[in-house]
Amino acid sequence: METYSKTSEKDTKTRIFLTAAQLFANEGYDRVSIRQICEAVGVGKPTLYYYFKDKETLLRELIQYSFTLGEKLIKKHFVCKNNFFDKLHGIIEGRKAFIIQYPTFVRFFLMLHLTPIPRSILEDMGKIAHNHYNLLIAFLEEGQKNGFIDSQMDIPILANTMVGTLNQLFFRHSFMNDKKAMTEKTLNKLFNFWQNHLFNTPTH
Amino acid sequence: METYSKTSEKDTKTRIFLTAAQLFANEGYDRVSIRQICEAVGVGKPTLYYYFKDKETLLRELIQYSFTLGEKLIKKHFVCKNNFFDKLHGIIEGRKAFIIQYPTFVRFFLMLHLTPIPRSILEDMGKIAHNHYNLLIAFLEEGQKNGFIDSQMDIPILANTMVGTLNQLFFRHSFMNDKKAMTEKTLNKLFNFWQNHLFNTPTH
Amino acid sequence: METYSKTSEKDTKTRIFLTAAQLFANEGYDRVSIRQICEAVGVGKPTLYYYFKDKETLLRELIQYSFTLGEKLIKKHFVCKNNFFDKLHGIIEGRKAFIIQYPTFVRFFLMLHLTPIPRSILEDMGKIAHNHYNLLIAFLEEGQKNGFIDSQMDIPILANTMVGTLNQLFFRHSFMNDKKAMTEKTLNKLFNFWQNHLFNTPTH
Amino acid sequence: METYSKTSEKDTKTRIFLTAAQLFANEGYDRVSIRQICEAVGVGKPTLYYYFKDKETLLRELIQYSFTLGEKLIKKHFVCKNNFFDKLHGIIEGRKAFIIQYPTFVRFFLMLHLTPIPRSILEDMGKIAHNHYNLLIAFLEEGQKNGFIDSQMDIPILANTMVGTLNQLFFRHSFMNDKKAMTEKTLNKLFNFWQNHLFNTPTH
DNA sequence: AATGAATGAGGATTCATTCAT
DNA sequence: AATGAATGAATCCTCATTCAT
Repeated sequence: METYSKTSEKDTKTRIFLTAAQLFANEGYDRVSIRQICEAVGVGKPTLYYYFKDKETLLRELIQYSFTLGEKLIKKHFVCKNNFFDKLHGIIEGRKAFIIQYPTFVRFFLMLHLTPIPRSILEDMGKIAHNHYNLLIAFLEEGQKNGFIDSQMDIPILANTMVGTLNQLFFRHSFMNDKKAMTEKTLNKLFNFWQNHLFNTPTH
Repeated sequence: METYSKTSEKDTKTRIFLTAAQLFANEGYDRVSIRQICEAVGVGKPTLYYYFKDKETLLRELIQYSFTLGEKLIKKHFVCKNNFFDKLHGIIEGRKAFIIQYPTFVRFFLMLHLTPIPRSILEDMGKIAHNHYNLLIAFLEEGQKNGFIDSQMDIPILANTMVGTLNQLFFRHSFMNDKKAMTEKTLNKLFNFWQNHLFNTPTH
Repeated sequence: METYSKTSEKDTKTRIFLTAAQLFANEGYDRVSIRQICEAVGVGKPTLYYYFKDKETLLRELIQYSFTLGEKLIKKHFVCKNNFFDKLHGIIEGRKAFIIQYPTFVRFFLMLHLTPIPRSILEDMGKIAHNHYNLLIAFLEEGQKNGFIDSQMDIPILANTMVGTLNQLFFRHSFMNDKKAMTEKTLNKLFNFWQNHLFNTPTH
Repeated sequence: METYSKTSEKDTKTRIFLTAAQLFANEGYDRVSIRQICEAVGVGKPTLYYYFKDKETLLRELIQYSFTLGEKLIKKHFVCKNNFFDKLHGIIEGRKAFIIQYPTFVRFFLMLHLTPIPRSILEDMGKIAHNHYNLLIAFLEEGQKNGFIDSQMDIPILANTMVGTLNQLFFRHSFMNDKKAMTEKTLNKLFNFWQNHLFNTPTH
């Protein structure tokens, strides 16, 4: 459930914020006009400009917010886990949680990659994405050391395989309307696939 | 190599066509104005409207064209091959070829997925994508029958893994400016990864 | 006397409204561009669109307004009178008053009949015109009962004769620049003509 | 019957000519574009410009043509008649004939009055209309001398009454879709109305 | 904290017209 | 006698943004 569905009573800024997210996600940044946002929120345009310097700033804050949401889930489902396979599972669980909890931000997030946004934002996003990638690489290398992964296996390729597959399923779910793509069942199959073909279950 | 960079002498329609592709790919459909296209081509606005009823029609034709390009490469690198591993390799090669030959259309193609375009176009695209997916599934099932793939392996998951990984590398290459992501070397590693961990090399 | 010639200090909406009426009346709906109206008023285009959704909406409101003006005069000069000949005279007086008080709207009004306007507006206009016609028919039938009109006289023909003649004079005045067509003198002649040849002055 | 319905085989110029008349009549001069005319005729734009210098010239020739048609009917139904009441009847008959024979030009003709057309054309039209008016006045004065009209009757008012009534019925027929307005029956009633209330049938 | 009114720049599209052929 | 291709100027309308209140 989206958090903000219960927040229609919240302060105006939040309402603008979340309404904009929804509209951007559904129609694309360029297609959504300030007027549209204001009408959806039920305020005048100057009100929006009171809270956000411009349309771009609104986007910027939205991006930052969406990253925060993602970080939290990564922490909860991946960082906090101790066991290798729990972490592995957490990678999938984290994605699922994001999709279920913040469907709007999922679309919004994807939209970002093809919307021409200021280079500085893009770079910030790149850095964060790089951090996540490094986190995964480190996790996998550690796992390789500990025998969970074949010693000849190419770690970067493995990482891209994992992330790519998750993104692919997610894409099918969100953009190709393939509702089976992100079900519990499919994700379990994916986890099994990983366990059986990409990772070793070391016998102690 | 892009064909059209040296084609400023080609007929006007083609010039408009390819210029629009480039602009759409780089800035997004909505961000590119008719004026911009016309200026880039060096013609007046009515000239564009002489050839294309609409901005949308221009997009439509561009989409159809880009699909045609893709089909050709699939034919050349996948459909025409007879051997299982040649076909497997062709999947990777086809992608690479597309990226190298039509870099503009690659971005253009991706852009499509997040630009709000008429439902009818989207549906056409969906159908084609579905066909490609089915083609891959059929190929993998055939391979499984013939022992190239573990009998317990989940074919849809495998298909999504393959496509997803390729898309991921391609995404890194195109959108995250990771130039290593689509090199010969990386793609060879990927092919090896597939051969070693996802497929069997049956001993005759 | 037109009210709005001295009203350049009035609020913007009214100024747009009346300026548009004048321009439409003189040049025809299609020939007047939004830019033209805005320049004449001295505001930017978005200001006009702030008050009127559309060029068509502007026309719509103008039409409604002009009808309101007409209704008021009909009330004053015709409906409110009690005596048969006062009412008869009021038909002429009402027209004259309209022409004198709202010359702009007179032309505007005529323009409407030949400008292609949305069917819905046309139908509204048709209904009102029909009401007026029926009002006149009822008045004449009542008069016939009371002996003011020959019992063999065809009422619809009489009605069309009266309305047609007034329109004709009005047309000569407005479009053929025949300034004598609507003078006090001519209209008195018309009233005498009616009294002498179309109606009876019953002897009590 | 419209003359040009059987002329689809005629030369291109005539086809352009008559198609334009129809379009102008139905949609108004300003609303009809050169492209529209050319498409309707099935020729390219330069072809139209080969025959007509401009859009305005096309209009000019159309106007002249429509006047020619009118003149012919006036001659046939009014000028050629010798008897007073035949001429009187001819005024009505001429109108009817025009409406029946050239319905397109009827609308076209009306359209002219409210379309902003070059002053020179307007003046030409005014002169012709004035001639017709004078013709009528002369006819009525002659009739008054000969006792067909009350000696006190105001001739200009009578003329306007007659023309106005005819126009009114015609207007109802053409623009208010009142199909009864120009039927044989109604026009007979009108003629009777004139005979009984506006004219004398002198006893010799 | 919010609004009604205004703006300049620019959006897509169509106009009447003309060139070379 | 007719065409395909092109043009400059205009069309209606919407954009993001800001003023005074």
